[in-house]
Amino acid sequence: MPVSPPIRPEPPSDRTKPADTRHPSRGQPKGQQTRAAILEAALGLASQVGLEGLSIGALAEVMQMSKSGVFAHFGSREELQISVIREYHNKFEEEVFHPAILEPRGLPRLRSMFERWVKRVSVEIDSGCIYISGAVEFDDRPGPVRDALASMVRTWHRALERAIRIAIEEGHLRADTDPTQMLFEIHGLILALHHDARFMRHSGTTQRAMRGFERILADHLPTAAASRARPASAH
Amino acid sequence: MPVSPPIRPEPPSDRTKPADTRHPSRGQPKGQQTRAAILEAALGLASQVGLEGLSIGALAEVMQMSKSGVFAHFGSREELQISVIREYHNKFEEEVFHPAILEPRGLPRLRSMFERWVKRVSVEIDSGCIYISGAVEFDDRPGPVRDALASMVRTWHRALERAIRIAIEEGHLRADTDPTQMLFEIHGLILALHHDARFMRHSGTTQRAMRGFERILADHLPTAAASRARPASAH
DNA sequence: TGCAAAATAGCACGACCGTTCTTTTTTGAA
DNA sequence: TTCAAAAAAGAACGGTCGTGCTATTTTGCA
Repeated sequence: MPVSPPIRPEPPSDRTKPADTRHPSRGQPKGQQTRAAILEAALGLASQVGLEGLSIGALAEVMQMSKSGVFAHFGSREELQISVIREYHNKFEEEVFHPAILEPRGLPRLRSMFERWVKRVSVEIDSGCIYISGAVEFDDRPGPVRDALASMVRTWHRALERAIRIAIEEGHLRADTDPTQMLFEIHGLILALHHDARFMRHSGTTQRAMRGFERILADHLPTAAASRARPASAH
Repeated sequence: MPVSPPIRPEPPSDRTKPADTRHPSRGQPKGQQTRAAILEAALGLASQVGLEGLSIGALAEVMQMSKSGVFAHFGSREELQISVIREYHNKFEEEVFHPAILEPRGLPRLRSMFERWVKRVSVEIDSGCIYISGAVEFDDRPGPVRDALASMVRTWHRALERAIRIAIEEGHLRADTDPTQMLFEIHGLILALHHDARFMRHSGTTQRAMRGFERILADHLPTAAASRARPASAH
């Protein structure tokens, strides 16, 4: 039977957002509406040039607005950057976390999370992963932007680790599985996928990430027979 | 009087570096000497603010020189960036590749490469990995800088893949091991290490990377039957 | 020690940056 | 239809950027 999600990743208290999943130009005042449009454009722009490379001037040109018009919606560049991060976080939750949480507890849910994560990082051409690029840009740059970024990455990682723990509880993974270690290795697959697909422009990286994931799972399956006799190239 | 070209960019085959491990202010003309010092500072600066964030003005201030004095050594910002990449590449070869290549063929060499790689990425606090940060910065930015970066990353990856193939030839790894796949997964461990250590500021990430590496190896060791004739120290 | 050549400094340029202030346009409810 | 409030534009500011150009200093051989 379908169980309701006992775990919740604590949505980051979205204030100032009155049900933003409505029809555009309907219900919300004009300001919020263009603000959302700006944020959309900013997200696309930031995924190309990075959060640090995101400039208000370029954003205004894309929006065909004046610089000050764009600026007024955020009050500062830093606030714009943080808003972009929040926007990406919402999209990520919507496309990766929320659908996956509907899957049955244990391996199915974990697998769904990973697969949607892979898709999010590799397939979406226009929108590179801001979690990954931001981590590199701000690893030596303290401040509110870094804090916001780290907080949301942490939230997602915690959700993933929880999924791993549930899989252990459900008996889908061996009891001696180290969830943090497994998360580390899975995250590595995503990062390698992002690197090889986006920077090296390799093809077939998605399958490589999937193969790596399956091998990690195989190593932690409960039955000794399944984990020892590795299916190798059984594709 | 070694090289004739003054400051002209485009010394692609400048293998003419006269043993740069000499005493400073000895042997090489003044220009090359300060150029090397600038490059050193630029490398440190770029590892903090990224290759894109590297500015000639900030570099001049660090060096206590005039902007134009620094500029004259490279002719353009782009050439400076490429020189920094080359400099990092040399350091990387010197500290990771060259010592590892002295190890015995097969697993010992592969393991040495990985361990030195780990050390290079995690331990060196002042100098973050430009291969990794550069890959993120330039994944959507075509041009000579991206080309130079990609070329050197490719060189290193090829060297690693060769080490894996040798380990297979030597019988240290199973014959059905997929070298590209293994490289992908190993690279993922390094990227996860870089992410967790530098951005998330986690501790114990080095051990996590090492554990992941050992698990990958364990999955590809020859079967028990074959490992009885294991050439651990033979050959 | 002299002196050309190399190395560095000084200065100015146009471009873009984030931000502030003022003015104009647009919005939406009375 | 009116009109105050919200939204957007416009202009200007000090700043940094990369990059030319011209002086000035330093270097290293004759």
